[in-house]
Amino acid sequence: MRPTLQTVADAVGVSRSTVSNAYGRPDQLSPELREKILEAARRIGYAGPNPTARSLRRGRAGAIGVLFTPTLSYAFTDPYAVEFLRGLAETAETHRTGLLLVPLGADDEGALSAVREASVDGFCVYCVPGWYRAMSAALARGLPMVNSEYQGELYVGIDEAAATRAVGDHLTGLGHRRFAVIGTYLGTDPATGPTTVHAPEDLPSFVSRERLRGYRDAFAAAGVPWSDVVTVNAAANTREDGAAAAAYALDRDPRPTAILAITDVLALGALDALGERGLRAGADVSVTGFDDVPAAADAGLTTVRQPAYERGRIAGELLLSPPDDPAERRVTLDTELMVRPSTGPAPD
Amino acid sequence: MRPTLQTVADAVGVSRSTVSNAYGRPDQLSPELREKILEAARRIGYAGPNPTARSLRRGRAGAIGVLFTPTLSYAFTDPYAVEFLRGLAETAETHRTGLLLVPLGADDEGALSAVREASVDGFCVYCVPGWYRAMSAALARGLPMVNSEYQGELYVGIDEAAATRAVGDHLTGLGHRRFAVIGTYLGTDPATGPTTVHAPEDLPSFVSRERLRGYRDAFAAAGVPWSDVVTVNAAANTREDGAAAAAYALDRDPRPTAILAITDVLALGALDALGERGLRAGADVSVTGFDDVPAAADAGLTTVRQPAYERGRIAGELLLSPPDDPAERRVTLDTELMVRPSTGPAPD
DNA sequence: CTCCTTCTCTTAATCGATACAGTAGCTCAG
DNA sequence: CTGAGCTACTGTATCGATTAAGAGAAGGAG
Repeated sequence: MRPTLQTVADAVGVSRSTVSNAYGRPDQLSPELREKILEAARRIGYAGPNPTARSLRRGRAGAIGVLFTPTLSYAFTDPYAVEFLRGLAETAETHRTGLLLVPLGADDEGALSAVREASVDGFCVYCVPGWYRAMSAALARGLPMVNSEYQGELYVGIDEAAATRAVGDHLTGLGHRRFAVIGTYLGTDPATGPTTVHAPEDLPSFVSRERLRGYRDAFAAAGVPWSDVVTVNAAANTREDGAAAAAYALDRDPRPTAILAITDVLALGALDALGERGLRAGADVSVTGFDDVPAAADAGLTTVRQPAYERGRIAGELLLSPPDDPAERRVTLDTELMVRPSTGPAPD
Repeated sequence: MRPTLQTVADAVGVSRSTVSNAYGRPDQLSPELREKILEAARRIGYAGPNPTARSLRRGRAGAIGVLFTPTLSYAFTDPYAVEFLRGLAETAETHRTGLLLVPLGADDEGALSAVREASVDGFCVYCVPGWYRAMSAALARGLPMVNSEYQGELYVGIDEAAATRAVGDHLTGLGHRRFAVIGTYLGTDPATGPTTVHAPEDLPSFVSRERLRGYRDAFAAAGVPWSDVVTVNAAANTREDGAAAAAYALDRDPRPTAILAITDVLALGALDALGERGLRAGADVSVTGFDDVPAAADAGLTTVRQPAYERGRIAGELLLSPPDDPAERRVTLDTELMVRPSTGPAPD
């Protein structure tokens, strides 16, 4: 039987409230009595007010829930995700707020209950597709929520389509006309392989939709119809799946002269696939990514830098101290095209 | 005013308990009534039982607290820490348990209250020095706790001293006799610079103490007294501080022929310092690290591989489904010396 | 000497749910 | 016709705290 406020109160011979005050409002009782109470608590082994009970009474949990990619453990393999989380943690820490990583897990039902059982004051969502039932459950909680993929009351993100438009323009400017796009959530079948995306607008995933829109517009401006573009789905955002997806594109005839991956991780996989075939990135085939993770610079990958840390930091800020002005509650951050050796003039 | 069980109960005309059962124990009421209740809840905008109240009543929080390095946001810059967290997240997810990252923050008082306010069923501690007041506070909570740096009831770790002993033996075997050791928490002054460690045993930090013990024993076996060894403290476990600490060692006369860093991050910094001076790692000066982060392999750094992911995974397992046999509650994992080009025969 | 403060502590209501004992109504064996 | 057994709920205590309001004693002003 764990000691409670009452246990301590009985031991000292005071009321429960006085003990409560000894912890939370030292000015409400004499210093001597307070010391006596704390001393008794120490002796009994009472570690202070039960946080759950306190949360219930106070009406705040002191934590924000993080919905972090479909599988929590995956998130930690993604350097971009980790940077985002670092920014979020930074803000949380200065606001003395915890971060509850919600175990969405593999199955739908589990994710639903995990979201409903989370004792939090708000949610920060990162890379969870909007059609997940867990997302509706989170929304239903009626708590403040920042989702960089959904334009809610609070929002921090980038202009995805404009960023990929710049990538596309860069490549068409180099003379490229045969393109392959690789990404996740591009098809109904969640396996790695060629798929047909009739129109980017129809894609259910916000990020995939917007990024492909940008590519499409750039291609169109150079006279390349979307139907000429090869699209390959990657089962997951991993280097291996990126390599496998790129392989499908590279083994086509005629071979695309440029591979546009919607993330750096996939693009790094594409570079692996080039290497296996003895192709030179930037000469035989150009490759682009998105995110600008640290490894991208080392690999000489042309990509879009988006401020991951900043995005996480601002997400936290929006949740923990939302600006009064509604306009400031929707933040769009700048991106930058980083041109590196993985892109070059189209061959021939 | 948020709706509660009572609100829904009143709307349907049943008792509060029945509504509670509709959510938590569907077998306790007729399917028709249940549907009616859930429908009413939807209409009213009731998102399900309040998680905090449920936690209080049930006596479990459904989350474990993670005390993660003195500053939370720092943890995410350390690849080893992230791997550890990934393992922990993996276990947590399969057990349908959340992970509460506790905001220790910068100041002592804040860390204390953060630990006391965490609604959790246990703690997992990673790289928080044992003398922090927050650590005693966590211990005082009387919850299950895994700390890889403190030999408690539950423990998962490695034989730190044996691992560094192997590093030392490797270097003495290569003929090295003039050593510099760089690490954190080596001195009373938390600044980067030379410090004197009379005996490793006296160091307050568990990890620093054990690792230096291993080095010391290896040196002793080769006839090098500890007092001949240069020790340099690094203010923090960063590449920059590693470079700065290594600089102190390299600029001494006579120059040490080997620099032993107690983490890879510091060792990578040491390599930077070598480069700045035009010295060749493995030829002019040998450098060793500890952890085997991914960048270590790329840099050709000789180091000790310790299973970060596995360590996190087992920590979670110990907390969430502790073995019945007390002996199995203390796990020691194997380490492996990874010899790479950063170490070579002593010059002359 | 009375009234008003001030200080210190207590009383009681409340946060939102869960769990267990209890009860009404019904079926059915003996 | 009685009572055991079941279904489908209800009533109430409880989880462990916080907080506003109140109460008693001490001290100071008039």
